[in-house]
Amino acid sequence: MSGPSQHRTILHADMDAFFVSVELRRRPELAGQPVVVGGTGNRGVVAAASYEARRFGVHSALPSSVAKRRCPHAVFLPGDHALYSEVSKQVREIFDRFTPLVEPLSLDEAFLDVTGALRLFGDGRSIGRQIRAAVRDELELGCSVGVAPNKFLAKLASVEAKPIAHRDRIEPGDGVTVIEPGTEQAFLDPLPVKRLWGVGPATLEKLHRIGIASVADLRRVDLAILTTSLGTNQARHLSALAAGADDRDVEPDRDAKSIGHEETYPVDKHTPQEVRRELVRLVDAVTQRMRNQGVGARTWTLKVRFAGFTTITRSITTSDTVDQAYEIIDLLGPVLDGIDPSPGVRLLGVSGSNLGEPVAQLSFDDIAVDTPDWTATTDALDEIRSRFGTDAIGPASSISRGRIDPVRRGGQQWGPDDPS
DNA sequence: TCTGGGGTCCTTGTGCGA
DNA sequence: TCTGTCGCACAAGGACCC
Repeated sequence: MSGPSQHRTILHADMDAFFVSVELRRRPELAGQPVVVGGTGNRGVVAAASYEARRFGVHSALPSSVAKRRCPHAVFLPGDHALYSEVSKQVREIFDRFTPLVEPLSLDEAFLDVTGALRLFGDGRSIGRQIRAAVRDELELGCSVGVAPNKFLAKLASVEAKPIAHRDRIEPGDGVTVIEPGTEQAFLDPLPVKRLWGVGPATLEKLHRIGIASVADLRRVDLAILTTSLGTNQARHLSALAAGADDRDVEPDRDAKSIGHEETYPVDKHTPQEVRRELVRLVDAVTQRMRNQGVGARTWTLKVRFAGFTTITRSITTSDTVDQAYEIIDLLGPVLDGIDPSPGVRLLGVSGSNLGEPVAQLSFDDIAVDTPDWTATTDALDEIRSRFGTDAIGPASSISRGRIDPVRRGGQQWGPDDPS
């Protein structure tokens, strides 16, 4: 592990308008136009916007309905998660040429620790340029790179390297921004505190209340005052960031801590039968993913969002890991039965945490001779899906209009289509 | 303007055993 | 036996990230 005193060179590589840029490769006639990728239904959100669309105030996470109002002449495209995953792998292959220490943060960005690669490839700026050139030449995509002594600063630097969409023009970015050791404070001080990692709307409000607007303000404030407002952990965390300190390592192989699915419905569900059917679909999808990864979960959480957007979660922890759908339904079914769906259920989610190797459980029911062998049934189900696709087979309750209605992982990532 | 889906991490409250 | 408290695990929710 490299400590804070050891000098490191960290890169943050961030693709420019990634989903949109991938779409433009197959639809080059849209280049230069406002293009928005994301949920197309009224409950959808924007996943990515071209810089031309950003000029009209369209940005990621904006409700699609608002985006259509702000930029009615934009081309709206549904996302293609499978394609973006594929291209993301190709980008990753380019990163891997420079260092084995690559930590992906999402499909379109990653940290690279290139400290050990400097003698081979040149300094951080040079490596940043080489990566940009390879991504552009081989994949026809744009990418911005931040270079700094740690992850936090490298991430801030990559934002500075990006193009900026003004109301009347698009200002191209430098592509690579370097924060040299010794210049951290000069870079950080003028920035607004909301640029710090971990400062969202709630924390920003608290900071504003005690008169903190910039990183310089934060650096000067007494830690005790900050602790009173934010609590010990967050106060310490933000103080360190304001001083440019971040000793986290680049971790190439981080294990997932939870696996889950949630789905917002185009029309709210009001009956116990409807929500029960959705529970079965979600559990089926989550447990299949877990079995594919060879893990089970001890804690199972049910999430329900009602029509008014209030959200509740209910969780159950078992003594052993569980990865079989029928067991989770046995656990979460009664919990769901205790929740009244009549006001309207907008979203349902199921996730498992406390992951570990699945434990084969034997109960008295399993030993009884007339009990069906669910594990064998599940194995057969997984085998059929691996050969014929996820919608080849599914729970009887997930059949609608004569077809299996599987949970499409990433397929409706940015919200449901409008009801037909 | 009205809010997705995949996550991680933290805080607070509570129950329980030593 | 009763009471206080400490540590731990868990439940629920909130905040944040991309």
